[in-house]
Amino acid sequence: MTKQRAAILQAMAESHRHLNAEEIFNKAKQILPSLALGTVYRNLNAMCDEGEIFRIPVPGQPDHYDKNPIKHEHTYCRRCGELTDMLLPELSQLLAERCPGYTDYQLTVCTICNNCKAVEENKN
Amino acid sequence: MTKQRAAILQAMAESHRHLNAEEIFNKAKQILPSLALGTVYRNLNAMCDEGEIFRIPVPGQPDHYDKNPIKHEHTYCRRCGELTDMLLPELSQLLAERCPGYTDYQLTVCTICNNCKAVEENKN
DNA sequence: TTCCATGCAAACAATTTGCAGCAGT
DNA sequence: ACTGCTGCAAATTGTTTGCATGGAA
Repeated sequence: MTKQRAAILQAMAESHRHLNAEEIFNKAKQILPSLALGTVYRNLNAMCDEGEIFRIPVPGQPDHYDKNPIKHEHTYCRRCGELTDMLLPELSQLLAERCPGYTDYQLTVCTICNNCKAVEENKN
Repeated sequence: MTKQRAAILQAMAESHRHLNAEEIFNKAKQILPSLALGTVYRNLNAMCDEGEIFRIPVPGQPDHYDKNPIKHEHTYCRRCGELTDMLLPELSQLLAERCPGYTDYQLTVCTICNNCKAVEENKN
């Protein structure tokens, strides 16, 4: 646990959103100005490997990272880009039955979030 | 439907695997030697938008493309990289209930495929 | 003093884009 | 003659890597 990694974790903890590598870098740099972007990537990768954090692949966008250590799913709003957590415990159960030998999965559900839906309806 | 797009579709159709953009380019170039890689990307994107083909995001790898017009899921072998189709109709049903407003989703299940598992057991 | 993680910058891979020219209508 | 799609090459974007340095044990 270097001070660089601590700064990265703090940056992630302080945000209520799921940040991507560059956003994490910008936040963590305020804590530790000497921090380099390459170090952020190296640490994020290491922590993903160790299972300490999760990578969230987002279609057409850079990966985002999640500090929540419990496996869960994500919803991605096509309009505003908001990423939100979602629990879908049925899925891993389903995969256990239907997909023997599976080690992991990555699910991203694309939606129009409630906010954006409301905006859309106001237009009409 | 330009001859470029026809060549791309033919290249995809002739392969039993799910190819990525560069693989499609190489195959289609044999059919239409003047073809450019940028054109392949442009057409693949256009066809994805139109729903004519599907994009398969693969963790840590370039996107692959699927000519199968029916929505389905994919299994990705961590060892050999093999991508195979899988039907999981329960999922869209589940999402319809649990995730109102969802428009689409992308699921890639990471596994060790039967082949690789067999190889592994032979080692022991 | 040893060693691993860092900072920095260059390299890389995948994909996108600007623009001039060509093809089809 | 328009128009849109193409080929080409350069530009972007996200991420990784090599290497010399630096800080902690």
